[in-house]
Amino acid sequence: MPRTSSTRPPGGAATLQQVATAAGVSLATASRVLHGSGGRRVAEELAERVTAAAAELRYVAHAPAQSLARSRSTVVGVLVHDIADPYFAAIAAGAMQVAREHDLMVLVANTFRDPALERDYLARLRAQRARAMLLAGSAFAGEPFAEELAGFAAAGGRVAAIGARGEGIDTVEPDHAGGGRLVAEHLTALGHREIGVITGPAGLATVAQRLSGFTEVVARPHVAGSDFTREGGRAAAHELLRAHPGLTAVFALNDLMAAGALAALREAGRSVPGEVSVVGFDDLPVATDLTPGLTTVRLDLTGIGAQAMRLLLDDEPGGRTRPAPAELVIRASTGPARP
Amino acid sequence: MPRTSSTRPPGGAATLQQVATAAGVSLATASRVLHGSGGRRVAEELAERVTAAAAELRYVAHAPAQSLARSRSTVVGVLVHDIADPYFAAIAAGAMQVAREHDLMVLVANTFRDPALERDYLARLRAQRARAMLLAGSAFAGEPFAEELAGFAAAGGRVAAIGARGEGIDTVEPDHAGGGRLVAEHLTALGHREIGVITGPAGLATVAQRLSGFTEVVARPHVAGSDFTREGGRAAAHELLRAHPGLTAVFALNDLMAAGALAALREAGRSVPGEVSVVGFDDLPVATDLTPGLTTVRLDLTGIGAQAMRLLLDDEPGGRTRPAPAELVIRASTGPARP
DNA sequence: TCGCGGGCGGAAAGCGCTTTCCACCCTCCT
DNA sequence: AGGAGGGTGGAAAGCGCTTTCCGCCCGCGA
Repeated sequence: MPRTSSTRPPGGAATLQQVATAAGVSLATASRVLHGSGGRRVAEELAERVTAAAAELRYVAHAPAQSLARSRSTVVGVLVHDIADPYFAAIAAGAMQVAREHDLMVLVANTFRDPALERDYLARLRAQRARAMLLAGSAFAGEPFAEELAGFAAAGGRVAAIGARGEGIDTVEPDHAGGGRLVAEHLTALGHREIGVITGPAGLATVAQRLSGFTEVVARPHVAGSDFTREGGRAAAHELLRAHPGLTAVFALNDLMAAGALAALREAGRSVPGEVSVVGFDDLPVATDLTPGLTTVRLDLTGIGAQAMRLLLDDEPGGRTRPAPAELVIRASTGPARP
Repeated sequence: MPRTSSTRPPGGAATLQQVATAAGVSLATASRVLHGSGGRRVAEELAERVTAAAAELRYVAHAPAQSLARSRSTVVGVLVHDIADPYFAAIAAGAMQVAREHDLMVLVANTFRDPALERDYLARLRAQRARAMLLAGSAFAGEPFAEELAGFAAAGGRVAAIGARGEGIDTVEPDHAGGGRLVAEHLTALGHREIGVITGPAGLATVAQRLSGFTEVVARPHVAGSDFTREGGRAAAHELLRAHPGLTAVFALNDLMAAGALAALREAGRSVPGEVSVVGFDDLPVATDLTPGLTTVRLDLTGIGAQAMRLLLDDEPGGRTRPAPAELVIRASTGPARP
């Protein structure tokens, strides 16, 4: 039976050895031609023979073997709470764009906001010897996480996070507090005094920061809510309306909840912004399509993801912080307070 | 200097050899204890010593080395057009859920609808020796793709796709045509005769199928559009309105474009559904929050992603097809045609 | 008491690649 | 013309793990 003469490698993929043999050169030479770091040159003719043989055999280097030999892999990890959430999807998209510019593949870990799962993924990413990992939706602190992260860093992995995570970790810090402040200033300028805030889960750092920025300006808002979803926003808005009928404005800590609030207001027969103004946060694409168009705070999520990945992949020492600005986008859902 | 006595492995991660030495057993025994496939048993006491040593050294197996030795990796690939698009994000989320049940990690390849990039990712996934790959947004056909895929399959990789892709490939087939038919039936039942359709990129199979299902019932709709985005929908709606002022209904081939159409109708001062009815496709979360609520076709995207991943990971022979039903969700954006 | 077989630990041979080191050959200089 | 030196190909030693195969030791039966 002929061996190296068939076009398709017999079973499984072709190995570098097969390519070398087919080209009549040594393994080392084939390696240098195909993956050589450029430091070493190979004669034109041999190089061509190798390239041809590789193409013929449809050779693709065995990435795990390469990782092992080089002791550096070509994957990076991205940890998100939920990839189906547009907030994280946008961050991931930005990160992936940059990763691909660096010829890296992205391993996405969907933690579903479960701390146990998150720990597990951290370990698996470490097991993969990922070049770096981006903590995009990772609000959990505590001993085991810090240890896992330290272990990862000790083994040469880089870590970056969206939102403060701890020292030594590169972070891109979206200006949640500043955004909250902008909203508060906007609403007070419009004459609103009775303002309700719809919050998300208490433990989430982003929530705390958005709220604290807001309360720097508006000392004692009425607060309700718990779940970071549309339904959570709807329920919280109803609750707020019941408890404080005099409310003239509602600030939902993200756009999803704002959409819910808008629905609740509609159900309650309150006009927006005639009777009640509504503000969201994130400026997801949906904000434009709500009725009325939602006034909200824009975060350049894709840019943030991209920047974090850039931090991860350059060779500077870690521990840097890059602020990401928040910007108020005024649409139709806010207006002057009724007298 | 003491060697194995420190808690944290000196530099880099601990190796199995270090664990074995610390436990006073051989490499083989340590491997059997920590990753043994169960076929072989190890005495209780030794096993405990190994486990303890591993914990102490925070040992995590080197995944690439394991892949190499076992010649089977623990990653699967998911190819999408754009992870920031909620359509693909939902599919990916479903796939990831199942992957994690199988203890697999997911490599996400974002092709940005670029054929060259897509080919490249196919090769890289092959290089990683991914256990399987899911083609979620991959509309490109042609020689090079088929070859790449064949190479992957020949090497033992499984391939599944959302939407027909070719023989031998497991596929989950969303009933795009059926959805289109449902829309057509709904609109004609409401008395609509002059109907405009807003399509996406011509090459996309999903677009073609949705449209063909529709035209089975409504022979000659007015067609416009090209881009699968909100803005594309908006522009196309304006165009349709200009060309066919008598239009009483618009069917946008996805919800994003429907949102744009709704905006265009608002701009043109046409009431929905009073003067013009609007229907979308996909039932993205945004559909509820549009005004009026969007009548659309629901596809269980998460379920589709999950099912595709399940197909990928069971051990049955490939080439199966699983239909995924489409369901009409009637909301406020459709009503009887004006007489 | 001796022999045999089963059970279990260890040595070692890879998995596919990178990279160091060596040897060779050719060219250039004196 | 002879020797030194640069450039280039090849042999081989790993990278960290799995898994086969070997051999030891123990318990049992005759």
